[in-house]
Amino acid sequence: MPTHFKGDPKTVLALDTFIKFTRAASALENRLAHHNVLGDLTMTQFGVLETLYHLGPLCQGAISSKLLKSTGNITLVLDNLERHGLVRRERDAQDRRMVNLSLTPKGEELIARIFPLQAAIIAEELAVLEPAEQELLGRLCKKLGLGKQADPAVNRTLSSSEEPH
Amino acid sequence: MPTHFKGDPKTVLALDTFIKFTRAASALENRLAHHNVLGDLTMTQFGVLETLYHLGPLCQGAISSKLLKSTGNITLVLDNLERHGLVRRERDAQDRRMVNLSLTPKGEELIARIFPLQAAIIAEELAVLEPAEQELLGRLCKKLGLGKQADPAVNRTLSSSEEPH
DNA sequence: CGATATTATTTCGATATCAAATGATTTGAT
DNA sequence: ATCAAATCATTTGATATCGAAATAATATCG
Repeated sequence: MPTHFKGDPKTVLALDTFIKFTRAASALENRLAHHNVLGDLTMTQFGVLETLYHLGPLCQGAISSKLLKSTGNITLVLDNLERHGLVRRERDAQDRRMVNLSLTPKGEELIARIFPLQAAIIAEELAVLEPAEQELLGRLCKKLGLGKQADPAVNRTLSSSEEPH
Repeated sequence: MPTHFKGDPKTVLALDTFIKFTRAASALENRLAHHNVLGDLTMTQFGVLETLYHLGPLCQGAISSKLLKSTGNITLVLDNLERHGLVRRERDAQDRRMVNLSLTPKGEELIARIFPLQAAIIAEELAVLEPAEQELLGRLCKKLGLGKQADPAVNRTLSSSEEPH
């Protein structure tokens, strides 16, 4: 038994599933981090660069909701990316509340170089599952991720989102 | 298409699956956090209490590997738990390098009270999947979590592990 | 037009997280 | 018995992360 919980079978099954799900996420994340493809980039920094690379310039709020991170967090992550000269911030001329984000040439060069490497490593890690199993896992995760809401969200990048958070 | 990556179909499928998987993990984590059952406890603090509750006293290294967190991190998390009087640290008399951890009465009372609540919420969130789907998801996640290694690890608690990290 | 509401970002304080370095202790091998 | 290597925990420094509160700009409505 993967859990010590004594309760109704529905809850036991749910806990069991949850444990395996959560642990797989941690293990996979750790393994990806150890492949060292990202160099000094953190996962979130990579996510920001990747999102800008694939979707073009965006404002901070958009990045925040796509990555499911707080706006305060994104501010800090962007500070660090900007400090390293990978991202540019510019106040929007029309709506001066917004800050438009874009990749610098250096940032674009970097993400163009490492994204395919990261993709290859992800493919390698996922290869323990057959294509049909991957498809199935994707379908179950999508359902689980959306939860008890109908509104269908469309995912567009390696870490994009339209979901509420 | 959920990804903008142009490459061989294997990689595209893997990326697509990875996105859904990762996003489901984030979304679920966020939703659980918003249920507010844990009060002031963080997820990791809850994990520590829950592990001690179900497995009994352990040393820090054991907690660290069960939760897939660094020992440095666990040191800090335990500092905070100890400060709140939920956990006790005692140098092992036999091997004085180790620190044995146990729940205080206050800690035990707390985890005994909130664990069932958290379990119920998890069950509620997982309920978007049929029992058979949950079972399937669990099996796929287990395979993915173990990765390209043979050594079968046994999961015992809500967040336990014997895996390398 | 002006008060109010909404939206976007930043700041702040607390906690988490890792990797690397350090300190303490034990074990093993000579 | 001693010294080298391994093990366990802590510290340190950098980054992440959240939520709440503060700030700033814009939009809306009466």
